[in-house]
Amino acid sequence: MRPIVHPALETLSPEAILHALSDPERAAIFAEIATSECVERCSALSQAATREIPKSSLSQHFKVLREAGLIRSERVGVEMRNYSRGMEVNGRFPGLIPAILSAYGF
Amino acid sequence: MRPIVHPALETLSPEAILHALSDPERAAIFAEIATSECVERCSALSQAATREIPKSSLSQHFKVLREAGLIRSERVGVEMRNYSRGMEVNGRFPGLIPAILSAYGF
DNA sequence: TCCCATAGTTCAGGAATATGGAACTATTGA
DNA sequence: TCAATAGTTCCATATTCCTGAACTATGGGA
Repeated sequence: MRPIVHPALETLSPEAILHALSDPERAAIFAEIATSECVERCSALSQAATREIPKSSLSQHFKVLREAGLIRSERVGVEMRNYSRGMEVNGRFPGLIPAILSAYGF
Repeated sequence: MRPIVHPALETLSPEAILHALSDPERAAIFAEIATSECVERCSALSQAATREIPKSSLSQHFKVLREAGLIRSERVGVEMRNYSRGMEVNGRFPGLIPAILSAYGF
């Protein structure tokens, strides 16, 4: 299993972010992560799995969000914790994330 | 040749907009249309064609932008005029378009 | 320690989308 | 009517996406 990689803030691209969030499922997942205040129970894959998406697909969705720089994932025991990088991203692309989430109604 | 259709403002979806603008080529085309003040020479396909994109691809790009509700196209004589619907769209999804254009550096 | 359960990843193929050359359509002007 | 210009459509190829099945990683017993 290859190690989890998180792109540096400077290397993020608008196209990757827009692409990641142009899928409503992924947008919903991200919104859930981004709007939950907590640090402890921030949307593990299993939680998102309450939707009816195959876990391989979910895994891909998280990968796309991660590689776009929107989330940070870390393994905690047997599960994966996902945190929003929204604040960081907002520093680089001001207003982008809020506008997108708001457009979706999140 | 089927008639040009423009979706009503109420039927626009964030995913279609994000998808349309997640392609840097399309984003550049839209930016050119959206930021040009003029009404008369608003980016016909031939102008965009200064880039090295095949015209069939350009035609598809304009179609995607049109169907996402980002531009309005009308035929004027032998050519096509494309206008930004950015203002309208901004009424529906406030801040979205500006944030995207700014993220791209346009 | 070995085994099992849980959580997630990777792989592989089929489905869906995108790309672009070639042929076609529409409009204008001579 | 014909030629030129501007754009669209078609279709074959290429790329990307989806997801079931197999695999990997970690933790908790017995």
